[in-house]
Amino acid sequence: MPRPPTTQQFVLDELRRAILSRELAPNQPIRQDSVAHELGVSRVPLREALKTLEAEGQVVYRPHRGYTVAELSLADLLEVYRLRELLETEASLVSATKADERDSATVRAELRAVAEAAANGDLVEMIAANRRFHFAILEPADMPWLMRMVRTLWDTTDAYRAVYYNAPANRSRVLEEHEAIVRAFEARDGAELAGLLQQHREHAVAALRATLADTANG
Amino acid sequence: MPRPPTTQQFVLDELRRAILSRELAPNQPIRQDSVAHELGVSRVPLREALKTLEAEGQVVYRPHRGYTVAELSLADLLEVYRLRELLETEASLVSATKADERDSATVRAELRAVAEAAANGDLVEMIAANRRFHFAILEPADMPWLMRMVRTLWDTTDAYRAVYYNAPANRSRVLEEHEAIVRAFEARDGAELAGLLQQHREHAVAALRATLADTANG
DNA sequence: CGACGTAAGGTTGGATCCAATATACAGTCG
DNA sequence: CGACTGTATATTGGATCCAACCTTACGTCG
Repeated sequence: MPRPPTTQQFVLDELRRAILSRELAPNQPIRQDSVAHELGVSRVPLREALKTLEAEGQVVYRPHRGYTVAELSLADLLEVYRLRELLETEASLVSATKADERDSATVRAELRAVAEAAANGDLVEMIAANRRFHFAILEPADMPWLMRMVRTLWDTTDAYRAVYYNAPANRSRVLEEHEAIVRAFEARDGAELAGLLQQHREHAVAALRATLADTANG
Repeated sequence: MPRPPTTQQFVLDELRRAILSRELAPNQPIRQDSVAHELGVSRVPLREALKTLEAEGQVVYRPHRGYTVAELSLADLLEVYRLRELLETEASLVSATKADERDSATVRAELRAVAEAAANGDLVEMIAANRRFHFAILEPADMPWLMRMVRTLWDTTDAYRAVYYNAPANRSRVLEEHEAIVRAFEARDGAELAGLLQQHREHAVAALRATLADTANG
């Protein structure tokens, strides 16, 4: 596996992974010295990577007090999904009017990638492919500012997505829903597409609500 | 004027100001050494500030090639306003259902601040007060993720706002529209509020379109 | 005369070192 | 006994220095 071109990009990837896997727990202060040593790099690229994560809302920064991993409350989670609803609905409507055959082929390829990863039981790859699948649907809208925001919103909830995909029932429902979504996309039916994506998200939210309630009790 | 607590915050403010005033022109490479010397600081806090601006889309970064000021095309401008429409409409609707008397007082105070700055011919203060006015309207919605995104969208178009406010006719229309907006806010009429804000934005877009067309020709 | 390779200079990327601030603990005073 | 203050330590913030990469100009070859 080739290391990214710059160290700070490598550090950024590692930090995202660590936050996702709870290796760095929410509210935990990030000791720059220890993390830098752990990754075998200096503090400078680490600090630049943390600045990026701060702008994305993944960590919070207090001057002279350092960075801590952001805690995502239930309210935050609901807000993030509401914002995804607003932005992705817009993007899918526009995308349906602009997409061509090449876009359909890309989406269909990603659909297969998700299904394949699911069949192989490769959760990490399934999450990555799922992301590519959804972004491939929105990409034809050609709205770079929107895409940037949607990407940030996805990043913040990556940790929860891992939990969601852990349950086999959730995984199979995801695959079924993806099939319907692709059909709407290929039919260029924006309203249908937006509606299906909305249901897709609502199912995830419902499941996550239940999980969070469980965690809070247990 | 007290300097901010950290140097990087100071640098961030200075960079925003420089980009806004076209002191740093779009597509112009940002030579870290010269800018750092100009501000009397080292390159480290400058680089951290640039990372923040990169995440906001104000500058673009190419590894080993450095940062350049982002160019905002007409398509970008229209997209940014479309996204503001989506997000601010949502926020204003929620805000109308949650706001209390204290919020009304805050909004009204900012309304006066804008009018006062306009009367004094203080454009910089007018822009700042206008921003506070609009955010005070959205704040009661209590949606921090949305506010963060809206803030970013405002930041990217600050340069254009300065142009817009330069025309006296635009300024007086802004003040009139603000009056109506406050009335809807105090009446807790979400639909009316959202509609008025939308018109408010559309007027700005129309004026900016005309300005950009002029600039392109001249 | 044009195109490619190469070398030199300049700019960014990263590491180390020093200064400034916050935190924690101990000692003292009310 | 509790609260405050002063000090020591750990951690972050910033400056300087070195390495890696990109760019550009020059020379050479086709």
